[in-house]
Amino acid sequence: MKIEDEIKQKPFKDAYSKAMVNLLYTNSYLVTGQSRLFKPFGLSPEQYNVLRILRGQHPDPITVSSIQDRMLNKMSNASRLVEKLKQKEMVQRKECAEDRRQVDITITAKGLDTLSQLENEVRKFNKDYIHLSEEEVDQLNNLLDKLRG
Amino acid sequence: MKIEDEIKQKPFKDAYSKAMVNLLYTNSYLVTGQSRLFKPFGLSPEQYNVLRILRGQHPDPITVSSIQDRMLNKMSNASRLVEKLKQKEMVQRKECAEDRRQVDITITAKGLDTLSQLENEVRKFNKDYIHLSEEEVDQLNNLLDKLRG
DNA sequence: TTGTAATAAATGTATATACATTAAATACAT
DNA sequence: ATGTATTTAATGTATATACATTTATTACAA
Repeated sequence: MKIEDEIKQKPFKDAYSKAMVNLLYTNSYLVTGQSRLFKPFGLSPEQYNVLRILRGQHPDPITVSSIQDRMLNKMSNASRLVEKLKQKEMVQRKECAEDRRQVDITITAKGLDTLSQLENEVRKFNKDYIHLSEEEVDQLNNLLDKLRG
Repeated sequence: MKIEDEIKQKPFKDAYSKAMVNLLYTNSYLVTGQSRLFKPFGLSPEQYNVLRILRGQHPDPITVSSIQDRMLNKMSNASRLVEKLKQKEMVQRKECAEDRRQVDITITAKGLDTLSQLENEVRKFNKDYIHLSEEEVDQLNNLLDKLRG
């Protein structure tokens, strides 16, 4: 449905303002779905994302600031998300020997197991929830990469 | 820049999973910019959005639940956002005569003035921050409308 | 070597999201 | 007319975002 109808608003003044609203609205649509998907596993979307980052390094550790760099939301707070995941025993924290300011984070077996349980479900969700053809989704990816400049 | 490079991650398993991450990441890029833009006016992005909804009805009032329907984030909490705007004297709240469960919200002169001060700046921001041609931004809007199914 | 700057992580505070629950008012069936 | 269900807004709680500040450690220049 056209975004103007979904949020019952008058036509936009220009296509850029429309795109801004359209992107924010679509994000909300996606995050709402993701939240429901992850909920049975006791994870929020951002916690899931941090786990994926850690799995990408496994079995190597990664510091808190490197996690922050790779997070989808640059203004988020890796430190507190890691703490939440530690409480769920999905990550380990260890002081870094070479630089004691840093903290090495590693995903645990429980974390890896949770991710693998979610894997197929997530892929199916992504495909089903994004109502675009293969060609269209490629187009969208290209436009988004360009958008950010 | 390609999303894989920005968040330093391995190639995605499929284009849909990439699009999911790409959309979330782009949203964060946009909201970060918007936050900075609105900050001098003491508004958050969602507060700005609620003000725009109210201006769309002005001089008629609109109920809290109608605001919720038109918000970008359906899971948000119109009641609390309205309370914040009332504290800034940008909206008025009045019990609805026909149905005393409902509350009629109207934008104030101060709210309208704030929006008009922001208007040109917002349009410029949207255009400058989205690095796409007119044609590309139309394409993006069409893809997003279709994506949500 | 000593002082200053820079960096890493944690913490504090305000705002917002996600979702459940409550309280008041209204709708509606019996 | 009365009781039950529904609707509207507000509130409670956990999580996350945005941004400033603090603490500890390291880097580096005078």
